[in-house]
Amino acid sequence: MLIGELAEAVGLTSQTIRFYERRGLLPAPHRAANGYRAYDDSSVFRVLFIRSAQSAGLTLAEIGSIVGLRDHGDLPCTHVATLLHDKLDGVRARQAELASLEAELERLLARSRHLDPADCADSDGCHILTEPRRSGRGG
Amino acid sequence: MLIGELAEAVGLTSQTIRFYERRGLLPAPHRAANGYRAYDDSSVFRVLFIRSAQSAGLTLAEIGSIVGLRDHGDLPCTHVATLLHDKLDGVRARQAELASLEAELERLLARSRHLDPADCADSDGCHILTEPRRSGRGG
DNA sequence: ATAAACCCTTCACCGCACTACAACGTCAAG
DNA sequence: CTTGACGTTGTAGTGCGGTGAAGGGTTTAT
Repeated sequence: MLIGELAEAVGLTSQTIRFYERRGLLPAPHRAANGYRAYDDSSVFRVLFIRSAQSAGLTLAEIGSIVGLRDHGDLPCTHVATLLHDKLDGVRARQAELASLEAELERLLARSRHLDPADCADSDGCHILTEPRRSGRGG
Repeated sequence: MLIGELAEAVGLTSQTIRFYERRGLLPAPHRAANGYRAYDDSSVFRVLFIRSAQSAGLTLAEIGSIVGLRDHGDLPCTHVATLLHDKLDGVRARQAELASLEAELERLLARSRHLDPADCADSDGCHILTEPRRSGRGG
């Protein structure tokens, strides 16, 4: 199986396959006499595993740590569970950030609807984004 | 006002102030005879505006487009409202993505709790992340 | 023989917001 | 006169997941 065929089979480009190889996510494949990479069906599953892990929000580095355990002969399950747990924490933290950002944007948009653009003229930026300053607070 | 004093006043570093200047977010300041940048109090408000806009989730490029309108003599309010509206859309879209990622992670973690690591041995990656595909059929 | 489509390697680049470093000039204090 | 903290410029690196081009070799079809 040539690299383009593997790429086609998994819906990626050849460049991405080589990129994963460089990153250590895919083992160096056998080479034909002409130097071409030669893959078998198991490579398809390896790439699909990478994509599954990515769709679970894992970074390539984290996925690399999973394959690394495999290469070392260890079972990665415990490590994977830890990664997923940490990732879930991170997702929830970012959800909280986005929720407060959403509230802030809604507040600013409500402001913008009852502010008169004519009052904006003297400001450095725009009065929608800067509080009518009483005592300083940024951020 | 020296650059370090401005930086101190707004809680940033001198490098960041210069970075904003290069990005066109801050106008080129007057220079003292020795070449040092000389700021006045209005620069403090300009920087604080940038930080306010950033805390509303705007990128530096977007903030630059706001200051750009100011430089051009236009009132940025309408543009700012548009940016905030689009940003809110983006935030909600990302919230939806994160919600489904959260659900997926919860599903996988539930899987991991009733999967036996011993069954993982023959896989390329880890059975927590790959659906059980029995010979031939799957999706 | 030649063109098109594939393969190879290496290197650079995208956006994002900084951050660090090199190599130098300036200024106030001791 | 030296020390140290400040200032100047330009360039490069960070993390993330690729993408693209340069410049070449191989294979297949005509």
